[in-house]
Amino acid sequence: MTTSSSGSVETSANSRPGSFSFANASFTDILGSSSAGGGGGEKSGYKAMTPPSLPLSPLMSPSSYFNMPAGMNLADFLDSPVLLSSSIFPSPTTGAFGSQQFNWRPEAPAASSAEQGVKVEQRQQPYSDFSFQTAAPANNEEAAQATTATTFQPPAPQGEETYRGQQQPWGYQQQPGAMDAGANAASFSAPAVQATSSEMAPSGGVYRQTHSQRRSSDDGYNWRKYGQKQVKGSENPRSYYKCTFPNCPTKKKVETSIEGQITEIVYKGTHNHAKPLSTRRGSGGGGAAAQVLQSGGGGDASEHSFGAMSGAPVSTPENSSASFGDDEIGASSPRAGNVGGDDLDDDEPDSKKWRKDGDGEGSNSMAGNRTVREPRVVVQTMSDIDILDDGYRWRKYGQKVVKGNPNPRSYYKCTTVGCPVRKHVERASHDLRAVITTYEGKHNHDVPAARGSAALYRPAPRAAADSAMSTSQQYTANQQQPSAMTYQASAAAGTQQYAPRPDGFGSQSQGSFGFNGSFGFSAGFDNPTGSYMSQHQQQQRQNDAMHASSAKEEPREDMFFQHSQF
DNA sequence: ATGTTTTGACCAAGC
DNA sequence: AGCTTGGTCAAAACA
Repeated sequence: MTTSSSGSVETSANSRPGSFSFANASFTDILGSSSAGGGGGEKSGYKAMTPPSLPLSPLMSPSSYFNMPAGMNLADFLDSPVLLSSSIFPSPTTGAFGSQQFNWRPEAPAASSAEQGVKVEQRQQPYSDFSFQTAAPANNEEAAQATTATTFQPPAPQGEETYRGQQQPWGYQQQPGAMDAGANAASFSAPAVQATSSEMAPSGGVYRQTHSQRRSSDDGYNWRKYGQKQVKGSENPRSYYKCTFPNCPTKKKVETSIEGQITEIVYKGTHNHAKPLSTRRGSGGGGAAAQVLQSGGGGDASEHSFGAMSGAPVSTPENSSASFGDDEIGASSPRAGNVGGDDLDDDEPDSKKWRKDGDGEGSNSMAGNRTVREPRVVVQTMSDIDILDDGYRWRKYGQKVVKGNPNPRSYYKCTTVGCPVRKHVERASHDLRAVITTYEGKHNHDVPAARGSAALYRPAPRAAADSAMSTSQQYTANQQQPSAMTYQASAAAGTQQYAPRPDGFGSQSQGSFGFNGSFGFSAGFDNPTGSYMSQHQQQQRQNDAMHASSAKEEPREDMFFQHSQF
């Protein structure tokens, strides 16, 4: 019954922790009435919006919002490198997007349906034109497209990036009945590709794709496929693409599953040109979506308008220093943003290959990348591993119904090797709108760098996670807009709570997460406003908590429930 | 006519 | 040196 998705966005150190929230619209808004046109299967529409086998999120859906920073518009968002994987797409089966709210951070369990529904409804207005259509992908390419339909592009360093299966963001609110479980899976991962104007045919609010000759992905650049190969160790074929721009050395490899899901994307090289303006076919007079995508003037508008994430002049996903959903690599993997680092072991084979590629085009320009540790953007295809909102990465290892609460409790474990921290999440028995998150143990490592960079839009309570245990979080009613909220560290360690801004969406939050008013987290997470307690204090509290609860690996449920509701 | 995709062959690196 | 594997080429097919 857990129907939540987890979502996460990681940005490398290079990419400033931009505010990853959309001030005026939730992700849902963006997708908005998407389903409207969608409906199940539109012929000419963008049929591949959702691969048939989109991963589902096993988690409860914390309410979440995806607020766009004031300076950012839909175009920016769409044109950015962060890939919104499957999760944000319409239900594979229903094709409907449902009124899901894409929450960026705080772990918020699904709020009451009613409330959610209302909010969603309200927020759909702005982007009513923007809709996705669902249908089985005609081919991998389309799937790829679909996957990339929504991305944001953090500025990036150059180099090679890998996008792999993505996790679903934690903080994805689902409107009951709006979509099926599958649709629920919302993953916000790296940007392998981006949907571009042309694909977003405004007309009919559907994604329009009328040609089979599609670019490998719509990340704003044009690609030509020059090869495909079945690689060993994977049943997924790998396609090779080159940027079609004259003399541009950029290439990318895209691995897609049989179902059409992109399982991995590796960019190589850097574009030596600006992102071409909308040159996509079928934009058909460009609809709102298309226009939006191009808003900002240049093709790189998105990069610059994405709050702090802007940067690279000719940034492209491949340039992006951002790393998303690097789950499989391990929580502690500071890979993201770790340019020059040395933790791409698992990619070694490919990296080597690409690096040694000295053939003509691009060898030179890519050479520069060879000495650089490219950040990775992982577009992981759903799995148990999950990235929750507290900056750490979690793997679900169990779920069960515990005494006293008919609602299942999802159990998660920090994915960092050797880290004993665990947490479990469950809906409060007395109020389904409330979700209780209990942390156990203390992280013996820092928040993964990649995620840390996303601190601004990660209101998640690091301290909470760090804290020995007995911390609980409850999210109720209006929690749907965590991203819009500001958190203020004032709450005592052990109990985490957050509440929505009184003013609703907090459209002006622009990435600042601070606690607002009487609600507060137990501190620990980066608070841009600097109003939270110091690390020392946090640590102290953690220690105290430790002592008080004598944290252990084994959950001590009785002690955890210190939640309070508001 | 033009540009993209497909796909078998070729090449180079690693073992 | 031979085999394996990944990456690229390029002609043919396709839109």
